[in-house]
Amino acid sequence: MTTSPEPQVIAERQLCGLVTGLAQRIAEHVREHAAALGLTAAQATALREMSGPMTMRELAERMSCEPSNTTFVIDKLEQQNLVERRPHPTDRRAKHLVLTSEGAELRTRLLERLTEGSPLAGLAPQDQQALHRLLEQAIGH
Amino acid sequence: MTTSPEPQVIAERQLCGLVTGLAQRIAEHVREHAAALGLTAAQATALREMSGPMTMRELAERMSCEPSNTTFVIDKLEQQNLVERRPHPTDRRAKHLVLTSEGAELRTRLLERLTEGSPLAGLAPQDQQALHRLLEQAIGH
DNA sequence: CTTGAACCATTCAAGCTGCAATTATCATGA
DNA sequence: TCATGATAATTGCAGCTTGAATGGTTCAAG
Repeated sequence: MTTSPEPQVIAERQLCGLVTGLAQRIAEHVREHAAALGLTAAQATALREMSGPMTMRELAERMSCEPSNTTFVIDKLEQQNLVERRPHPTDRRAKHLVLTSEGAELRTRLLERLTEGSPLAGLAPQDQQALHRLLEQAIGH
Repeated sequence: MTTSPEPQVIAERQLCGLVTGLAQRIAEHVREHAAALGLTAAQATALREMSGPMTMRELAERMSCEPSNTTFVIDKLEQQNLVERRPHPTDRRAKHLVLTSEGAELRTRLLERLTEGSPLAGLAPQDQQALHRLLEQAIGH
């Protein structure tokens, strides 16, 4: 009936499971610290990526999600007075996203928190470096 | 003002980005092959994990999601006559999930597809092995 | 037998996400 | 100038996911 899968195939499946497992742990880490600051994970990710003024599309690329998604998330952040949508200086189509002083202050607190107890703490620096190389190669630099 | 982050911190952030990036690529791979079979990614994951009869909770653990989520996903699969909810032989609280013949046939086709063009094909077997070790260590054996 | 704690599945509300269609604006070339 | 195609953001819709109740069931202690 079903041909039993080759060892190589099984190994790849396990590997996929490990990668997604670690990714879930990282996401959980973000979620916890975000919740402690009254943010959802998506809102925290947006805040984290807002290192300076940018457009909606630029933020979407940094968050690797659809622009329509950032519309939703920025709506929430704007309701909390953390972000402002201003007209873009040179392109009337675009919005210029700017952190309010409150938003900037919350962002620094978030970044501080996110560096604490990293999900990768179980790895020695040299192992992290090795992991970095392998992941880059897997993705295709 | 803001103390500039240490190199070690920056390295960990990059690493997190790489892990989630690869995880997204894996998810995309599943999504594509699922769509080709008329399934959503979540439905495909459920089907993939159903290697035999199991309860809702067991499936939730395999999919690493909440039980309420599997209720939703199994609803969809049941509507397509791919899965049946039967009473559990020994525990009247639980449901016994069983693939229909149609579901079993689709599952084998899905597994075949998922092994094609793995997102980890960019890595030599020995590198995959190294990655495996590092990920296990990062997660904590 | 009865009680109470633990457990299974489900429901519901809220939020996340992607895709397609829409509107406004930009930029290019005839 | 003006038409045409590309781009920025938004809206609507459908599906995914979680977390907190809820109702039925099991199990062990009394």
